[in-house]
Amino acid sequence: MSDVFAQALSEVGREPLSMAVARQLRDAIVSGELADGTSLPSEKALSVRLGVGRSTVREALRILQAQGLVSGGDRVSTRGPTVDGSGTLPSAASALENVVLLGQVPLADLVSLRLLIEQAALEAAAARHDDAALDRAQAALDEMRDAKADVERFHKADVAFHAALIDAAGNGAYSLVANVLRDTTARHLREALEAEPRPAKVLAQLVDEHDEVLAALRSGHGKKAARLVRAHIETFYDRHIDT
Amino acid sequence: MSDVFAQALSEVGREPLSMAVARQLRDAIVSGELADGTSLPSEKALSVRLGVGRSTVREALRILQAQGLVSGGDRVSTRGPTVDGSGTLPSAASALENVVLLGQVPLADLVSLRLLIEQAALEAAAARHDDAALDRAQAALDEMRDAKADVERFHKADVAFHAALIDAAGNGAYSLVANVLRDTTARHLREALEAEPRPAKVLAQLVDEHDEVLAALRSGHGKKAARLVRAHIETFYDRHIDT
DNA sequence: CTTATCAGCTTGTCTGACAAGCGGACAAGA
DNA sequence: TCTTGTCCGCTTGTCAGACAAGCTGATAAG
Repeated sequence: MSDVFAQALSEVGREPLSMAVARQLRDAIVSGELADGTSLPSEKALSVRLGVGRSTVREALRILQAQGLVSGGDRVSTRGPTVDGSGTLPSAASALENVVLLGQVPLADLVSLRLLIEQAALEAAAARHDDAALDRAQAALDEMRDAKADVERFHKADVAFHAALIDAAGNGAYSLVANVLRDTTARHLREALEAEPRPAKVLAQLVDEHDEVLAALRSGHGKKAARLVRAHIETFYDRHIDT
Repeated sequence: MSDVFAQALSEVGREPLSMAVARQLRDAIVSGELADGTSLPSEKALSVRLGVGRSTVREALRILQAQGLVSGGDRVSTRGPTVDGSGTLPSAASALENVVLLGQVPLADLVSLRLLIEQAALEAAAARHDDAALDRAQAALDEMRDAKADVERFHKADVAFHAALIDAAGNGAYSLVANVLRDTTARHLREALEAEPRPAKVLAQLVDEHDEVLAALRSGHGKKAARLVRAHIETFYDRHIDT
C-alpha cells in the first residue's frame, strides 16, 4: 500500500460527548471566564443546560476533578461542584509522579533539574534582597532546629525553607516548577530520612548546612549560596538514595 | 471553643467507590502488576468482577484516562480499555499547563526558566555527544532553511530543533519541563512571527543563529553554545514581545 | 478467492430509580 | 431568647436497563 493515504487522509475525529463537555468547561475555567471559587450548577442542571445526560456530565466532572480544576461534588455539601484551581498543583505533581513511577523519567533527573533551578534562584535572590521571603526562610530554619529528631516536623520545615528561598528569587516559574519537583521527590527523601539510624545527628548537620546557605544569601554572596546548596543536596542524595 | 477538637478529631474518610476503583487500578499499573499494553476486561466484565455498576467503572476509567494511564475505550476497537503508560507524559504536560494558565505566572518568568534549562541542557549535551539527537537537530535545521517564509512550517521545525537539542542532554526532566514551557509560550512567539513585516529576512537570520549553536555544540563548546542560545532567545524575546 | 451478511460483543449515551446525606425552615421546649 | 428535634427539598453516589453505532470474526454467497 502506498504512503499517499497517510498524507492525504487524516483520522476522522470522533470525540465522545463527555470529552467535549470537559473541554468546554476546562476552557472556560482556564480562560478565567469561570473564576476560581465559582459554584457550578448541579449535575442535573448542567445536563439540562447542555442537553446531555447526567452520566455524561458526571464523566466530564471526573476528568476535570482528576486535573484538579474542580472540587467538591464529593457530597460534602449540597452546593454542587466548585471551580477550584488550587488542585492543579497537586494534580501536576501526581502526574509527574506517575511518569517517574513508570520509569519514564529517572528520579535522579528530577533532582538534577531541581538543583539547577534552586541554584539559579539563589543567585537571583542574592541580588534582590526580598526580606519578607528571607524572614520566612529564617522562621523555617528555626522551626527545623526546634524539631530536633521529629522527622515529620523537620521535613515540613525543610520544605518551607527551600520554598521560601526559591520564592526570594521572585520568579513565579521557578517557584512553580520547583514546588512540583519537590512534591514528586519528597516522598523518597522522607523515606530516606526515616530510615536513618541516627536521625538527630544528621538533622543537626542539615540545619547547619541550611544556616550557611541563608547566611551567604543574606550577605549577598549568591554564587557561594548556590555552591553550598548544591553540595547540600548532592551530598544528601548520594548518601541516602541508591541509584 | 477550644482547639483540642482540631487535634483530637480527624475528618472521617468517605471515599466514593469510583475513586477506590481508580486507585486500585492505578496502583496495579504503576506497580507494574498490570504491564504496559495489557488489555483490560470490558467495562461490563470489570463491573461484574468488582461488584460495582458499570457507570462506576466508567468514571474510574475516565479518571485514569485523564491521568494518561489507560487509553482506548475510545471505541476504536472492541478490545476494551488498554493500559497505556505512554500518555502520562502528555498528561503531566497538560497538568503543568493548567497550573501556568491559572497561576498567573508572567510570560517573562516562563521564558527565563526555559532559558535556564536550555542553557544547562546545551552544556550537558556538549559533553555527551548524542549523535542521534544532534542528527535530529540537523534535520530540523535543514527543514527550517527549506521552509523559507512559511511561518507555520518554520515554527514546527524550530520546535523540533530546540527539542532535539534538549534531548541531547539526556535528562528526561529537562526535556519534559522544557517541552511544557515551550508549548505554553509557543502561541505568543508564533503570533509575533506572523506579525513580522519582513519574515524572510528574520527567519533567515534565525536559521543562521541556530546554525551557530549547533556548530558550537558539535565541536564540544558547551558554554559557547549556551551563550549563543541565550542571545538568540533574549534577542528574539526583547524584539518581538512587549512586556 | 472475493464479497456480502449476520450475530455477538463493546462503547457512548440516556433514562429512571433509589439510598444517603446536607441545608434551611419551622415548630416545640427550656 | 436560645437550643433542639423534625421535616422537606435538593444533591450526589450508585445501580440497572435500554438503545444506537460500530467493530470483529465467522459464515454464506457469488
